[in-house]
Amino acid sequence: MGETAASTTTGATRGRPRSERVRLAILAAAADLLIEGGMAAATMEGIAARAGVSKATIYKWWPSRGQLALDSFFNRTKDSIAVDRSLPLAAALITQLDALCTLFRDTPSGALMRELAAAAQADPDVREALEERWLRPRRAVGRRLLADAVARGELPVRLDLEVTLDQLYAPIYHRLLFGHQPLGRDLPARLVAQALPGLAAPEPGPTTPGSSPESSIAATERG
Amino acid sequence: MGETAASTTTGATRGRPRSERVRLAILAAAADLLIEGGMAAATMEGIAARAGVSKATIYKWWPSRGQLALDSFFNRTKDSIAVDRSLPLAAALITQLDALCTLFRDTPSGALMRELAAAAQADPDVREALEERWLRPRRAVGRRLLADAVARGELPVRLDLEVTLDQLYAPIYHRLLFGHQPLGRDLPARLVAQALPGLAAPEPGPTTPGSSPESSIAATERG
Amino acid sequence: MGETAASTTTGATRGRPRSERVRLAILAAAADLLIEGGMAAATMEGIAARAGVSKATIYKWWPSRGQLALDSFFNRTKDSIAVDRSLPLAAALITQLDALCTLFRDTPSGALMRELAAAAQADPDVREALEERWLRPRRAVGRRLLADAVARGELPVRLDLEVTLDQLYAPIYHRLLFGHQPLGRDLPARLVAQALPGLAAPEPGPTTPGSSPESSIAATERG
Amino acid sequence: MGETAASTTTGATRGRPRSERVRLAILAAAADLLIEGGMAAATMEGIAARAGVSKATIYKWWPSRGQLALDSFFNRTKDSIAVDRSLPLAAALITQLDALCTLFRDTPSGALMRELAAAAQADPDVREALEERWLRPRRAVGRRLLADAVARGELPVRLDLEVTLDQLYAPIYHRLLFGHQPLGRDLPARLVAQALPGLAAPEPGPTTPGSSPESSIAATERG
DNA sequence: TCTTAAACGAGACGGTACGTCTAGTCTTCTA
DNA sequence: TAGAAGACTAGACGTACCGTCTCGTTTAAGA
Repeated sequence: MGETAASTTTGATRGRPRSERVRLAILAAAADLLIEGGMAAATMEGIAARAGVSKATIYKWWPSRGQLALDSFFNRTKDSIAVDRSLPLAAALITQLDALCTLFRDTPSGALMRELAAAAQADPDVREALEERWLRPRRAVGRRLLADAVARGELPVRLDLEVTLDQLYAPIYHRLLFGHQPLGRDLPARLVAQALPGLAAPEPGPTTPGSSPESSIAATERG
Repeated sequence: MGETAASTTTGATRGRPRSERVRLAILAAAADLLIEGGMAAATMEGIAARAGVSKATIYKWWPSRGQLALDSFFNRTKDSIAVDRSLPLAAALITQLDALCTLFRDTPSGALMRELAAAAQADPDVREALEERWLRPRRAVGRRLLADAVARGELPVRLDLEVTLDQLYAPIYHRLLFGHQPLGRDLPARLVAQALPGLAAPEPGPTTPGSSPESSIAATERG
Repeated sequence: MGETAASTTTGATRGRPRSERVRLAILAAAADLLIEGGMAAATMEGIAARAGVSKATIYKWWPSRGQLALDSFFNRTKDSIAVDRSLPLAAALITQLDALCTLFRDTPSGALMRELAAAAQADPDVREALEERWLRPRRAVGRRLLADAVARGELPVRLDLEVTLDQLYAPIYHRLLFGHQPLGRDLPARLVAQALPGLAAPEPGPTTPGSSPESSIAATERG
Repeated sequence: MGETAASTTTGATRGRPRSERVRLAILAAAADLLIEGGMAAATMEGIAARAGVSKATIYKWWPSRGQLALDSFFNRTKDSIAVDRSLPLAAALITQLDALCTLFRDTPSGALMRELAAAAQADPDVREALEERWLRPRRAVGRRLLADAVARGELPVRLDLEVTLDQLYAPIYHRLLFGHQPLGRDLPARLVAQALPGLAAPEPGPTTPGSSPESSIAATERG
């Protein structure tokens, strides 16, 4: 990956140094094309043309289209995963889940993530990078919040941590990828309420409560 | 889609009738290649060659590779979604989830589903067909089980149905697609136990209990 | 080679037949580009574009650029090598040599032959085809004329046939390729007169005598 | 051209002087690659790599690959063109022609000359340099020998000098380039005997007489 | 000794063309 | 009419060189 390779080149730069301008142009062009037309539109030739760059330069720094897509996604998505640990557990969780939902719903990152998830099915390197650089850090935040709450006695000791994390995050990706249900604004709060019923359902953080309350048993199948 | 197209050809077939042998050969070849090497290996030319069939014949009956992959998946996967409604709720749910997990873990259908999910991100028709013909029927079964339980008073009236369904099914797809956690044999039981804590955690149905109990709070990050 | 391949396909043509229109368009485009800018300009991509044809189609029928150049040369150059055997020997020889000189001097075939000779140095198949399909038939005509004359007693029995043939033909190619001397109109007559001095130097056939008489001992180094 | 450029740099050499080691390494690498695989193998990058030299250094001193090939040819080929003018005419001519034949037949210079001749068709500078630095000096020697003989009355006054020179030299290049006949050891003597029949055919100089006498009318087409 | 300017190695870069591959379409013959 | 065979267009693939460029380093003449 470009960034990794660049960082490993410690000192002793022999030859013409790598152009940062070029690197950014490639990442930007890739992201643009991915958003506009998905993987099908983001051909290496198209990216090279749009970035005003030679194809060979791209291949020199990225081994595959998937890896490039990955890098362009991370370059675009400045999504902070830091969480205010002074917040009550429910609010902290909802805040993080809402950031994810909003990112996927209201920015091009949703489309990018869909393409990346698709690319990950064909390219093990992409899958691994996606897990390590995207999924794992976010799960780590959630895991820490839950573990702290268990330690404080707010959650039962027998809590199934990994499964709970899946039940909080997976529905968001599931809806993004399959579209069987919308990524509604109230989804984060409902996910937390359903997964951790012992907690009082508090202020839903940044969500606008009451908007499109698809909730409760009345909700039926879409379509 | 092949099956649909065939069924609409009601009567009065003039000319040479469509060869069922050819249709099955195409579906089989597509499924084989998909399993062996994923979408990348399942080229139209490869499928035609393996099936001993002309490319034009394939294009005549299937509009795209994704659609063909979809058909070949359904042709392969004889996955009953019927559920014994006399079973206790938890057992019924676990049985269904376990069938899904086992299908993805122990048969080529897991690989096929990964490819289909990827294809769905690029082709709206595939996404829609996947939702309608695969996801929706399975969710309908689960929804019916939950609604019955609510009606019987086993579950609270305020149960968030759609979110609960996501929390039962989504983790399975999430783990299949991103591989951050294994599709363990105890996963269905844990999903149900965590999502519906009010229920007694009963015999886990067909799962072998106690095998690799990654469960409870002790479980930490993989890798 | 295209023509060869086409002719071997005797009967039983299954599938779509090869398009003659396409074949000719490719040969014409190749010849045009070769004449305009030589081998450097006659790229496969350029030929395909100019012919309105896909690159794959070209590669299907011609194994290399050299082979294609060769075919396009033969397609362009309808140069009859038949000779009127009732003519006196000197006239017959001069007629043939003059046809070659004129072809190289006054038509694009001269430029084409230069490119082909160059290509032959890199591609043994081109060299062989050039020898068999171009050089050999022409030498065969000259050899027959000389052998007949020997049989009639017009030429000495000890005549060194192959060397004489080289001395008649080689200077023309030498001047074409290296340009150290022009391909003058009187060159054929002078070649014959010098190589076969026993013959009376008769009417020089189609040449215009007296034009640019670079001849005799007075001629000195060019430039 | 390298040597020319170096010699024109008269005095006042400020800065680091040009490295002779580098110049020779480049010429050697170019010649090696040309001999091994022709122009196709002698890429600028390959030459630079083999010579342990930067591409920019090559481009600094040679304008094109053809020019470099030319220089490397002259650097390799230490072919004396001096002739013992005390020898009889036929012997002197044969000696010179035999040197050329032997050079082309028994040393890598034959392969180099083929590549150069090919390069000359595409690059006018190469063609001109080849003519001036290689062909012209050799023809000048032959011309001087013939002119002397005419002055001494050994050859007729009406001798067509330029055509005779072509008939002596051209067949050698013709056979080298097109391979329709071998560059036999007896070729020089036969060329002289056929082109200048008035002379007594003397000792063939350095040739081994009697070896493979492909000569006289019995010789027929090869292959 | 120090300065200075060119030579040089390394290698990034925009290009162009390569030869291959697959997607789809079209054309002809056969069953 | 279905289907096989296969010619064809379109265009992306990943590679190889091209010739140019920007660096940092080296080398010897001149100050």
